[in-house]
Amino acid sequence: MNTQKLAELLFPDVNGTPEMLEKRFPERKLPAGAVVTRIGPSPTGFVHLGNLYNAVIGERLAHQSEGIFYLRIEDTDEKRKVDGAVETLISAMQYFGVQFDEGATADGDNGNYAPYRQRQRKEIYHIIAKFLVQQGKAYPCFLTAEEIDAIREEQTKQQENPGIYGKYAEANRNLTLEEIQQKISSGLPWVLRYRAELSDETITVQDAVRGKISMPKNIMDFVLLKSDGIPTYHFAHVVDDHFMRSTHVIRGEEWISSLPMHVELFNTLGWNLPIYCHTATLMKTDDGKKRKLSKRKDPELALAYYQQEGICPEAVWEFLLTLLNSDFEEWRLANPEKDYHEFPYSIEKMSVSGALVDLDKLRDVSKEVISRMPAEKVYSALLDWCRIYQPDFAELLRKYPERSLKALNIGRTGEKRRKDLENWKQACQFLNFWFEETFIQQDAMPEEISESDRKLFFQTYIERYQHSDDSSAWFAKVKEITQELGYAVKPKDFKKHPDQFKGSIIHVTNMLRIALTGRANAPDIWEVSQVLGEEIVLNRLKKFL
RNA sequence: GGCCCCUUGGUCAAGCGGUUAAGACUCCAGAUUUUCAUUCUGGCAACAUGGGUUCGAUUCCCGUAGGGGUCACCA
Repeated sequence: MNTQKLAELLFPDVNGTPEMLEKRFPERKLPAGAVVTRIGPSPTGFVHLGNLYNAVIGERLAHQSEGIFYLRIEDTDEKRKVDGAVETLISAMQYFGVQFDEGATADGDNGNYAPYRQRQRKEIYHIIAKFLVQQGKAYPCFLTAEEIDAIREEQTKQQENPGIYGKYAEANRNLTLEEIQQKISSGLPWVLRYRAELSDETITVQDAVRGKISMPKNIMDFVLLKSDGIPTYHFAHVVDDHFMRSTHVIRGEEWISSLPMHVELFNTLGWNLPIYCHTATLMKTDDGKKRKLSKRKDPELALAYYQQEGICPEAVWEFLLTLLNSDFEEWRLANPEKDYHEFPYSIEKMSVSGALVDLDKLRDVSKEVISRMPAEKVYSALLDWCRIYQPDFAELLRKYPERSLKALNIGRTGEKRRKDLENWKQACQFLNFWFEETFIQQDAMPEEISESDRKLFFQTYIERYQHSDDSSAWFAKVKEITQELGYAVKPKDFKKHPDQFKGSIIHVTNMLRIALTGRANAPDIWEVSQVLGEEIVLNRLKKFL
């Protein structure tokens, strides 16, 4: 077989050579040890946690080493393509604070290794494909889906491994140039297959997170180009990561099984293998069993879920970091004020087994993250979220900026910070008492206090209320009233002699809090009163007379 | 089924031949705080299993079981 002629027959319009590509996409000039890596999502319109998970790893490795982190759109599957998916993806990544140095943008490309959408790289793949044909390492295959099914059926029956290899590939491997020419001119569709050799050798790859992985050498005549001339993932991965000069390939562990194909291609083409980092799959429990997160059953797999719930990007990021590097939490404890970007991330510290997504843990991380934010930041982040998901509340935040800011600032200064905000959705609920428009009487008054005692208390309190009292003067007054009306000033006294008091100061302050905020859980009463203002305070109290 | 990956409390996890087997989340109890949220103290709770190697295995080797992945002209 004259492979030169076959190559011309298959790719008559391809004139480039691998050498030309090497020149067009030169080695990057970066400091030693710089990591070049990427995420390569498919534009299916569904952005999931796993995308972010791998993005976080790549972004950290690249930017900690003065390297490059880029976005490549892997859109080789026509069937799964969804309009607008690239925009969705980019905006989601932006929302979660993932910064790309180069790659696909909403309306084009940014960088010297463009194009960054695989469909637009067809000519590049074809140059390499033609080269492989010339080398006798690839051939056209005319097998139909039915024929392949039949082969697989036979193989299953014989308990052999399914696939196109060895004798099952012979029919199409050994076609003469004339036969091929005839089939093509009669319009038969074909795919380009890699010509593998049968072998019982094993290959070993040094995976950066798992160590040595040994597998049987590839013997499959796997598909390089589909019948529409677009490459499969395997071919595109090898070509792109070579010419985009990736140093690290970070991807889910589901790719481990196709490693032999990739290694085979890199070797055949004489290219250096990138450093592979196969990450663990995100899991979840179901009926006590661990299982892979599923798109259909688990809303928390979608990144959009975290946006809708108003879980702030920093919290999601820190949560992922706790899963990714076991010492992140210790570091965070030791450096409460530092930005998470300062945490020294490393692949070696990564876990190899699939981590469960624990929403309780996320909530805890989130509370912590929000408690560290200054009031201004909480205000603007909350407002941004509300604009999209709770426009009515956004309206109020904008209408009363001063009050909102003061409200958010309570318990946010000094050492002991309030941790009552979990996420923006919950925050809207929690903060609704600050505005007359959203105030609701959520919790009931303590049952232990009779209605007449309650009225007497509010009457007394209103009579003596001085809005200008400072915190200690105010509290002294509360104690005074407490005592006069027959409540225990010290909760312990009431505990010891419940028959001697109407209740304790806890009941008194509870009544006040519930009247002022509509609920039992709220910040300091005096501070709340100061922020609400005299008029609102008195109005709310008078309802209980 | 073949091939591959994984296995320390409910969860995330330290550990890398000798430890009372850390820590965090959850849960429970107590303390502090004018209520909550906090904070503090304490508690529950783990090396899947069987063989080796070794003076000694959670740690090293082999098997078994369990979980997961993959076997497409999908990524």
